Amino acid sequence: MPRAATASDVFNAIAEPQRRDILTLLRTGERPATDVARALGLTQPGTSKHLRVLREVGLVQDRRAGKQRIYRLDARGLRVIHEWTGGFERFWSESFDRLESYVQDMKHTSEGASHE
Amino acid sequence: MPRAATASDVFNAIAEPQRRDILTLLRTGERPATDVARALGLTQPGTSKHLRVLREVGLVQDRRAGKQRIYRLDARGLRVIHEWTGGFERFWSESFDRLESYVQDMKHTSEGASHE
DNA sequence: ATGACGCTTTCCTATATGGGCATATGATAG
DNA sequence: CTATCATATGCCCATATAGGAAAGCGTCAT
Repeated sequence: MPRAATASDVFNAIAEPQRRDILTLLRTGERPATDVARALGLTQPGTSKHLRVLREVGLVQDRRAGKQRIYRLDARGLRVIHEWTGGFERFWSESFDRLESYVQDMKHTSEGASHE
Repeated sequence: MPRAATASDVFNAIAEPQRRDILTLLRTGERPATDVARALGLTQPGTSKHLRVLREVGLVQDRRAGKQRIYRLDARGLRVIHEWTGGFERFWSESFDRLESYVQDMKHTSEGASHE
């Protein structure tokens, strides 16, 4: 079984680099689809598909403007990810320390009794 | 072409719910592989595969302890994700406001001229 | 050495996915 | 109504999964 459906999971939606690029680009303001494609050097159909996924998970909203379809960032969905990773924040500094003390322990141990 | 290799991209690694569960579990302390499987109700080989992915992207570290292999969280890799999503933080509240004013506009418009 | 335990790897399969291309849909202009 | 521009879809392919089952190590006890 492959990964869970991209279209229903924000984590999955941003697992694709190009989609992250699109979101980053849209931070500078809303844009018509073709603009997005051009700005990022992507094909038009490809961009459209990525935008569709982003739309389905709610990370962008779209609006009609004549022939164009304007896409706008709706970053609220990223919050859950920010918070989930935030739950690990205290381990970022800690793990360095722990690793070092672990290495120290190993040194001592092997100095005391030199069995590997 | 499918998504970029899971094993090289942290975004991809945490796109899989079970792997997120594993990471969350490991926040409570290191555990032997079987323990992880049991605690989460996963199959043992499946767990092993997920742990391998997490190991390859550096989110966990492993250590031998007799017959067992102890897995430990190394959350440093999550930092980049936290920071990336953090770049969108200011849009979280903003988008609500914008959405509301947009809804207001719509109301006014359709009140003025009742065409849908 | 033998066996049991803990875990990893290998096969195999079903299914998403992303990319390219052609085509369809939608809206506006003439 | 037709041509045209802006996007979206459909189709086909190659590839990466995740899952299940079975077999392959490495380690420890006897």
